[in-house]
Amino acid sequence: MPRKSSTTGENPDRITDAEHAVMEALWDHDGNASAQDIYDSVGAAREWSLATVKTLLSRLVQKQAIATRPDGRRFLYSPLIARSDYVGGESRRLVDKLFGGRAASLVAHLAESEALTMDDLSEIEQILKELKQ
Amino acid sequence: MPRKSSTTGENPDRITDAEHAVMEALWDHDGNASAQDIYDSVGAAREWSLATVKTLLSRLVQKQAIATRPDGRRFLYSPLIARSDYVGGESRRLVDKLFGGRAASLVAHLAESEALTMDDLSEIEQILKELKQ
DNA sequence: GCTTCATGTTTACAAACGTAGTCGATACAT
DNA sequence: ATGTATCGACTACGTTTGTAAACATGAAGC
Repeated sequence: MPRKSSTTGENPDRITDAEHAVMEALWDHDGNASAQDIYDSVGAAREWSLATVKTLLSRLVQKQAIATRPDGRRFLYSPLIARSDYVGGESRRLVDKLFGGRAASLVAHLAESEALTMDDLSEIEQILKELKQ
Repeated sequence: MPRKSSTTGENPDRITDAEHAVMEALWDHDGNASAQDIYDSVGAAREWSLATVKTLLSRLVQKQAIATRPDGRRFLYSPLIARSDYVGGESRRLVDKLFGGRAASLVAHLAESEALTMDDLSEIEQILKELKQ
């Protein structure tokens, strides 16, 4: 049974790891990239064939994560979701899944597990200072 | 092509979402849970059949994420990886994937996107203070 | 007008995943 | 001793993911 998207509704259809790499390239290209462009910037590095890149682009179109615009005989692809939205969503998922929705717990964990350098700590302190005015 | 693992290595064989739910239950049960126990604490809530829980447990054993110990006719299952290690690993993955490995960027993003309440901010500040002595 | 190349579409296929049924052995009740 | 409930092992099956080849079509060169 194909995952239905309810009545009017966008169901956000998860983006996979491979697809995400393509999204990153798209975000870099500022919404004006051909399949070949994507292949050049991410496919080659990952040792994907051009065909693979095309498949990933199609799937992203299906998932309504990107849009196509014709440009001669080819398409230009552009993201339909902002990177910061995506990043926010994924971060939230992680926080929900592993920290009971408490973002502060994540920060605490990063700090305790020494995933944060002294510089990180200072940087974060700075951010907090600004956030609190 | 099987995912190659570097040099000597156990490649840590990713734990899936469903499997993770089982791990959480195992961590809760302090290393002494039967399949039925896991079913009671997580399977039922998720509307999984007991068979599904058993399958997930088997796969976790294969992935060497949990160990079995016979207890009469049945098994008791216990985690082989500490929750904090798992959580740390997953967090790092996210930070690597979305924030170029800079954890501070994640915190910045959470702060800017208002995923953090004032209370969170204070709490984090407190944590930082302690961390820096 | 053909050949060739670039491009999106269709099809492929193995591995992983989510979900679960069936089977063979064994403990337990009677 | 025999039936029955229970347990782990094995099998199953549709979907998603990673990876890619085959194909159709139209443009562009000659």
